Amino acid sequence: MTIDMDGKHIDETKELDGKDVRSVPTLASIAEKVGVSVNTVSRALRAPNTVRAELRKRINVAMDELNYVPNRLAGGLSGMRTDIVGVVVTSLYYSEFASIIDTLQSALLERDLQVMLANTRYNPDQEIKLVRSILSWRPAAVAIIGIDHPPKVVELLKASGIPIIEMWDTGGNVIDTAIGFDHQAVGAAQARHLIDQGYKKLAFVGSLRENDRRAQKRLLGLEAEAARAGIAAIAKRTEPQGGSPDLGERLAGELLETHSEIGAIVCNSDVVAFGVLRALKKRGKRVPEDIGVIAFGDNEAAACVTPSLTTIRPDREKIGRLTADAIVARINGGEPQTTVVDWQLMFRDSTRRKD
Amino acid sequence: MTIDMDGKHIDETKELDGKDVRSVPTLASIAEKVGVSVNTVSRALRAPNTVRAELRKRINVAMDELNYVPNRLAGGLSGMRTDIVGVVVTSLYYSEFASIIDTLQSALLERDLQVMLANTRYNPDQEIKLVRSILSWRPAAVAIIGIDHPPKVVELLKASGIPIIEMWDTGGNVIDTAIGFDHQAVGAAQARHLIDQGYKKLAFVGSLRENDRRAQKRLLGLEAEAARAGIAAIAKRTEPQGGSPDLGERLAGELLETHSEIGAIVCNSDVVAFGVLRALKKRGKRVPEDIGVIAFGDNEAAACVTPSLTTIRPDREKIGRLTADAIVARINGGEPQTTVVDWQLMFRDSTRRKD
DNA sequence: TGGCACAAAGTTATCGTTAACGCAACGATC
DNA sequence: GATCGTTGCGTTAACGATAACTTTGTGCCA
Repeated sequence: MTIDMDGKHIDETKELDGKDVRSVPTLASIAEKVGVSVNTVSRALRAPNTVRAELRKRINVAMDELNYVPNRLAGGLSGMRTDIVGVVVTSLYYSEFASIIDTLQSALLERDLQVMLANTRYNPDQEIKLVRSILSWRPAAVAIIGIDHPPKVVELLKASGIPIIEMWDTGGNVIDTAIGFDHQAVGAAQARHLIDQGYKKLAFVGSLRENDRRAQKRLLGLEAEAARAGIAAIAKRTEPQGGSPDLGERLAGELLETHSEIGAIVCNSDVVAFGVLRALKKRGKRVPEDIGVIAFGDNEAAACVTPSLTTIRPDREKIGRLTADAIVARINGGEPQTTVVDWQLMFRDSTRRKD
Repeated sequence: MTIDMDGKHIDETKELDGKDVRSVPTLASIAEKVGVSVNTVSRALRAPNTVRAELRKRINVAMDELNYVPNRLAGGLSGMRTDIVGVVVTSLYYSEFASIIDTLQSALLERDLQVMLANTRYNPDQEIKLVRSILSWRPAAVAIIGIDHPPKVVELLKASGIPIIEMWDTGGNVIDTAIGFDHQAVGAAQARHLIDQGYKKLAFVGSLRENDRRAQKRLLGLEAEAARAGIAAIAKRTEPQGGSPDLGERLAGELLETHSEIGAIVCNSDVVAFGVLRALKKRGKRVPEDIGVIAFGDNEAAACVTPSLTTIRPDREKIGRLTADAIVARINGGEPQTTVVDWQLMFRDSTRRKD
């Protein structure tokens, strides 16, 4: 190791013995290039006005030249906080939660928060694994679909000490903050609407997973409201697999074979209803005259099928936006609270009986 | 600070002066509780067979009791690698890429890789910002929609030195590995199909964003193939905003007012086509007899609208699965390669002329 | 001209984990 | 019984940033 006394070249041997000299630049690389300390470079990023304008400019140029990308592993570890928001959904197919994520992520982006996504696919073991995995990144907050989680998940989330926003459901034990709606009320509204339209014998069709508590609550609300109107028995045809038009078509077919007298069919989701409509058409059943169909979700195509589909429209964008707001508020010390978000019954042709 | 000479209690003041003593447990907490060194606890996690079974068990019990969640900021910083895969999409609405993400994330989960999601919404500045943000987490790989990116994005991704998988498109300059299909060929196939069905005057309708190169390529292919068949002029009605049934309905309406003689309408996406079908129905145009409609995407409802929609079905699940495979292969030292994935023309009623 | 405030930059400790290395205890080998 | 490889664990030094201090320089005022 040679030391040049004029101070220009102190030690260049490390340029030679390292195996991968041209590796990813660090704050130290920039500092060395500019000829300042590491901390000054760091300040030029985080607190620009504490660094002389001319020097700041040289630092920025150096960063740009070297294509410097900060290492947030180091930053997060040191600063004891990150800009990650964990988002846990139960499904991604068929727009169910896609637009929530879309709104949420872009609202968070404005606050420089980064989404880390996990999809449990309604599997509780995977939910535990994924929540643990997300927490291991020390996120600033976690947003998660539903308020019914495996006990371990609740324990982990509570122990994490960060804001937890539960989306899409309300009316139960909440960990911290919840933004959603009452699914039993949705089921009740479906029943009442059908009864108001004069439909008598109700049926329920769709995917009903063991761990989809929201779907179960809607069915519960449906049955309770039907019972109140004197309708005791509801024909049900469900399967644990994910909803799709094909599933709806098959289940509706099976239902019609076993139950000759059906007034209206409640579908767990719009995509299932699409298949149900197709099944009914094939069998010559007129909708809404012979059989009414109502669903849940308000898929983008719900108003475009024939007949157009009466369904429940949850305000997904509002949930996404309010969740982003709640995350920011909670991070800044706001109080936890539960917000109930509106939904609408979209009254369309599939239940519009021409009496 | 008192020092107890028998060695049992060296320093317990930190239990008293810290403000938040019962904070998140670390490896050190576990180590202290069990009475071993930090490294032994770390080994019990990463290389269990290097730790005595009995001791390992005690460590695991302690971890469970304290609800220990590893800090991967520290782990990643120290180990110089993470299990994060950055996923950059251009849109999340309307299932366009949701099922790719769904498949990709669950395939990655099996390899204990964690998805960090970003949605550019077709905004190049946001793409730069998001890519930089994702890279700052030092991901193991990045999967990104498209092969046409702002130069800065390409530069950043190349400089990162990690595997980059470009999805959904092929046939251009690829950074590293690409898995997709040729969009010009899709456009050509749409044109050929319509011409084969006897449609003469073609029109194009939909959302056409400045930065959606794929859509532009499809239109290019469409025009080239039409020209080859002697069809020079194609009536176009596009807008830069996102596609939706309402947009399709409006644009189709405007198109019909300005162009009286239209044979078939090519829609940029299925959701736009849903609105186009509605517009045509309202104006008494019969599909497919008077006007044919073909689209792109094969939305879940495409087979359920009336008439059922002829469209292009890209194999999203295959792209998701192959992308996961490619990521793992590239991480393990595999060679970059470009894979072309099949797509199908779903011939349905909206172009089935009963000649 | 000395003292003092303030701006601008450097020093040092720290975050929680992993990796490289060290070392003791033990059984196998010649 | 000296040597050696293994097993099982502890020590120490990174990793790349941030934050709390400390130091140095500069202008202003009495």
